[in-house]
Amino acid sequence: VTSTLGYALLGVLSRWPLTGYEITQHMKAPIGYQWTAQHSQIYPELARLTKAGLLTYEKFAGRGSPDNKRYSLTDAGRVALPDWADSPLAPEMPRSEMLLRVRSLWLTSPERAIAFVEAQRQRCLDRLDQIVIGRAEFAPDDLVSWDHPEFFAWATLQHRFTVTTAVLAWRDWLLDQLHAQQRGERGGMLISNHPEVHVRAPPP
Amino acid sequence: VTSTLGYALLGVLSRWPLTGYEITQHMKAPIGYQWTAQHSQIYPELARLTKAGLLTYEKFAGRGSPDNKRYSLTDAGRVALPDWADSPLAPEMPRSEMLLRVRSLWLTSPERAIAFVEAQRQRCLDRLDQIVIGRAEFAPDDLVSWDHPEFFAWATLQHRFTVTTAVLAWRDWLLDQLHAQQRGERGGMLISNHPEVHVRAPPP
DNA sequence: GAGAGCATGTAAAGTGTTACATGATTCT
DNA sequence: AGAATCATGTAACACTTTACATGCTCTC
Repeated sequence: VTSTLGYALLGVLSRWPLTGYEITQHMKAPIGYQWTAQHSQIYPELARLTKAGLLTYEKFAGRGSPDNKRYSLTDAGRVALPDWADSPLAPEMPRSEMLLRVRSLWLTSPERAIAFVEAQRQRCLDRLDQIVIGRAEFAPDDLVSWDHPEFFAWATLQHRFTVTTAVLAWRDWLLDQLHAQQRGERGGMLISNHPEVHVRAPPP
Repeated sequence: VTSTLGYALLGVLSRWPLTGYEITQHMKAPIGYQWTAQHSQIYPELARLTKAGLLTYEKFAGRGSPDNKRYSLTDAGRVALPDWADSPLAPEMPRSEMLLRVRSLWLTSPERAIAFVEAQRQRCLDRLDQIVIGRAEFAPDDLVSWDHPEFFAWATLQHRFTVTTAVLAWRDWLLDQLHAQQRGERGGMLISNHPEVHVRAPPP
């Protein structure tokens, strides 16, 4: 019925009613959340979903303006969401600019390659910190049982943790390889096609 | 200088000169490749890069038409590519429709949730098969040493393998949780907001 | 009263997908 | 002769980001 963004909005609103602004904030730092959008995309989509009968809103006078709208699912929306959730999903083919860049690192010098991967490694560590913080918000351990509505939200955080840990391990492996090479352990030679052509001398 | 797609094209062409058609085929089943694009995006971008002086082409009369163009990097392109490759990279925030759907699975019945995750699990296994096939193409083991230009291409395949394995493990964990619940081990109750409201009876 | 944050919208530009369109060669 | 594949392009549409635009409220 709608675009993926539409279902993403239904997804957040299925938990608590929110304003467009609150959704925007929520999607800015999506620790454990799986979609992003700017408010310029969110507001029109909320209007579309309302017109399609999947959402309603109640106006209220809060701070900001007297015309704040707090959206929540209609019955139709509460049917459409789970129907979409387990419908056949086309294989995803995520793009990764990071891996695209790694493929071209052989054209740089070993120093530059190592610096780049090191920076990415640090990013992994930062992300893991964020995930741990996010997990702490599911405070009462007994609520984090599978049959709680929030179980699946928690499960997506687990997913992030698992994947990020795996990526970190990969980056450590890659750095090991690069450092070993830099120490000349394989005696290889990396020719940079850069203006200052850099040819590594064989180890002494 | 260019969009990410532009650098992706420079990246493939930095290995061997190719025609637009060949790049299109290459990007269709990107096992170990990290970007996709349709030919309708590729042809204009190749023209743009050529006009920008990063690519050249030589015409040749092969099958298909007498005006086939085989593109390769210019010196400027061979400088621009590594400069982009290790330049600061904004944090990536990949979207995952699959995880978005998982977050809404609590609105379905346990049966539907399990079937969905099971299907995704199978997809993981298929992908792992593809990765193993892709890795086999790097046949001579001694070529797969870090200082070979193809080392980084191989490393990206390793990345896919690592991540896919981690995702598979997560899905197995999730299925365990769901099955345990279905057997009533936690005695929980999952209320579907679906037309046929499904309330699980507590275990006997 | 000035600035930060709350709150909502529209416009324009860029990126990506699907569909339209054409023509040659190779295989059956 | 017809279908599949090679090969190249354009057009229309959908999605996303960035920028423009406005106005209120709360805090310092």
